Amino acid sequence: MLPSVAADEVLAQFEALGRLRIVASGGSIVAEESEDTLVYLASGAAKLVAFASQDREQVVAFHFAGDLISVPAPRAHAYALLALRASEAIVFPAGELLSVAHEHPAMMGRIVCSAYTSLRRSREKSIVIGRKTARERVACFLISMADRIGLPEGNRCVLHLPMSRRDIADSLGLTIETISRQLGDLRGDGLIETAGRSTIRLLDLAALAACAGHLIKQSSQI
Amino acid sequence: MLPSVAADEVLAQFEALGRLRIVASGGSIVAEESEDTLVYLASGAAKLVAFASQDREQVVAFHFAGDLISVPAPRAHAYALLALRASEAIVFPAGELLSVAHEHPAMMGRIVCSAYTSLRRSREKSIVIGRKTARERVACFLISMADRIGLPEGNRCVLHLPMSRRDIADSLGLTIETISRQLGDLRGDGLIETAGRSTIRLLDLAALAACAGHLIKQSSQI
DNA sequence: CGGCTCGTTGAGGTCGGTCAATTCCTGTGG
DNA sequence: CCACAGGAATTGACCGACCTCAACGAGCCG
Repeated sequence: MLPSVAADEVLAQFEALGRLRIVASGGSIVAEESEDTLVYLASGAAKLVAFASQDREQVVAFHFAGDLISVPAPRAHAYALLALRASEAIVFPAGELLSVAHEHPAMMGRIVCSAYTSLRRSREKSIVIGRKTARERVACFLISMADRIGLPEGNRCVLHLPMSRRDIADSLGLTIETISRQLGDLRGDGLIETAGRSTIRLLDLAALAACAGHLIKQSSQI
Repeated sequence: MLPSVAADEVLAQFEALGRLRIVASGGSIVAEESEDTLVYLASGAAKLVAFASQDREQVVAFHFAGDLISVPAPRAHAYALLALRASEAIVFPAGELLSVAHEHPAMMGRIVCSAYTSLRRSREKSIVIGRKTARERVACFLISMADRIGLPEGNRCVLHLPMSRRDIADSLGLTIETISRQLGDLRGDGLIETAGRSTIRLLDLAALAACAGHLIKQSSQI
């Protein structure tokens, strides 16, 4: 269940630190901890949310199976990690996990790597929320999801999104109505198709990247 | 110059990896690297900026002396680390520094710690940019700066900001005019005083925190 | 002291938010 | 398998916070 970077006895050492959480869709994996927490998401999908006030919540990050997630203890704002679908996770007190990981370079390497990945994504989110239009934000979101959970289909890509329009809105700093309108526009422009509530087919990744305002890469499509 | 967590010969090993950069105010510490970069900012102050397009830039983070800064290689967007005042920095290729740090737990610990601190700040920025009004954003910014570079003065706090109004605006996802107006309003409400371009005196940290929409903490003032 | 950038202030415009009504899924139970 | 209920998503009309554009004034450097 843990990443296979450690021998069995070491693995047991780590598992002794964590508590297993099996959570239904919509349930809370971590909330209101008094200490920073690290969560290994073994299966499922989750959103890390923060509360700007009682009725304004910001989705700070989406996470999927295999991700190592840092959930901060409340400081200026309170955080919670909520399951978007049925999920299995192992929850660790950050301090204890880090002090044990000190003895195990491979584990530490993985922790650092996941921290920098989260940092890079969080910064990208700042750019998107801070300086992009609604259409650009939605395009960025779609491309990011394609990169993480997209199923290739020829030169196209199919998304089965575990999150609702509200989650997307709360992630992009917009409203559900705006998300809906932008998806409608993208559909009207022939860039995407939608089927049901959670399936979106990306028809032209290059055009989508252009409309997201991404740097032009000659060969890759993320 | 490097954090004193390593013995002398180890320190030499690290310094061999990095290149020293002495940069004037406004100069570029790191830009357009093809590889992820880690920067130890020995003195001065800097902004990490990303370009949403040619004329839209987002300040992703502010950094001060002692900070260890991760500068991503360009992917969807390009990044640059720019000096806000005369600065001294050591620039490392991230991969090499990490592989050497694998052998030195104390160094690795410091790297992880700085990564999580940056991650936490970046997430707070997402909350602020995504779900707060102009006034709340400015209040959050002032409190954050008070925490990092504020000089206590009784129960007040004085800030000497190294960044311009434009930098603040580009950090908060606003315009310079809005920053100026909000600071004017805060001054009118008796929460701050301003002197010259870069000095701001915070007169009532609790009221400022309330107006930033932060969780109420009984004893601390961040 | 002069020049010039940076910051402030004002007037008007716009993108996305708000409120409200309608339609569409989806999962539940017959 | 189909009908139904209830929430989710879409669509439309209007509004407002912040942006844009423009002019003015203040602070900093030579």
